[in-house]
Amino acid sequence: MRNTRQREAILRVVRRMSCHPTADEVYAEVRKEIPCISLGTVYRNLKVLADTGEVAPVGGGGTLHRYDGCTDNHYHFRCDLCGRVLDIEEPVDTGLDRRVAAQTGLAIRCHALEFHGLCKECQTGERGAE
Amino acid sequence: MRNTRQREAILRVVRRMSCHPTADEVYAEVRKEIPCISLGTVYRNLKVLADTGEVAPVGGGGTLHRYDGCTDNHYHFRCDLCGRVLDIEEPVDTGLDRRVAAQTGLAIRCHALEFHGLCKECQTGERGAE
DNA sequence: TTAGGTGCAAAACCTTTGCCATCCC
DNA sequence: GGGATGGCAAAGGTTTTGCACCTAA
Repeated sequence: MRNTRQREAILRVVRRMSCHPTADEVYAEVRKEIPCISLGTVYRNLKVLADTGEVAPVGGGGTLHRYDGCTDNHYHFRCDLCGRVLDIEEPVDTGLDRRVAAQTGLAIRCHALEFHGLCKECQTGERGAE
Repeated sequence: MRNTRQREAILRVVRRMSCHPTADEVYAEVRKEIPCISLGTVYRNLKVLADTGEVAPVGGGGTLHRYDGCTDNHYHFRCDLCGRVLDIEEPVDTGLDRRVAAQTGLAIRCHALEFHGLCKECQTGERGAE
């Protein structure tokens, strides 16, 4: 894998943004640094970086794919109203994987847990939908 | 809400299919009964049925939206290779929601947990990708 | 030098929507 | 009858891809 200006900038941006950005949000941010970068390049590199484990795709709720610069296993919260994703500090229960694997015969690698509800801003009606 | 042939057939199909079908899979199945039904109708009704709680949207992994005829809260397993979704019988930990809500101040309504790994067929190399 | 990466634009894909005809209540 | 719903097709939004040019190693 070659190190290009574009790929480095994309990785740096995903790591810096704590909001679990979508491809489009990464694109907007990277353009501040490389104005002529193309959206296709952002998509291609997010996929490459996810494959090599340098960023983590955030599964779950929404239609848009989101990416996480923190590749440690941790849980997420997704606001049902504004769609934003937050990290949750609850410790990951790794015993659960082993227990369910033993029960089911499935080869379980990990699990993803996503809480749903309203974030603080949306509870007070400060923010609209995504 | 009016009961139409189409809506009844869609609900019946989602409940009967244990594979957590996508809109397209529901479409294919319903067409065996109502050949001239349109894909738009399937999408419209899946959304209506999800809003009224008669089917449950399955969040998580893939790009495609999947639906579950079983609206009880339960956990899922998604195969990383073939993409199929299976139900997991592990009891849902409802105390987790309360605990995290108390810690974070978020209004947590529920959580979704999805295990990842390889299903039995893909472990033995019987099946290709989705 | 050259395999891999970029930019651009078109294509592909899934989902939603507008419009008019149809059907349920 | 009248409003909700269906069929059809077009639009919409996101993601992928083909191709010619470029660039890091």
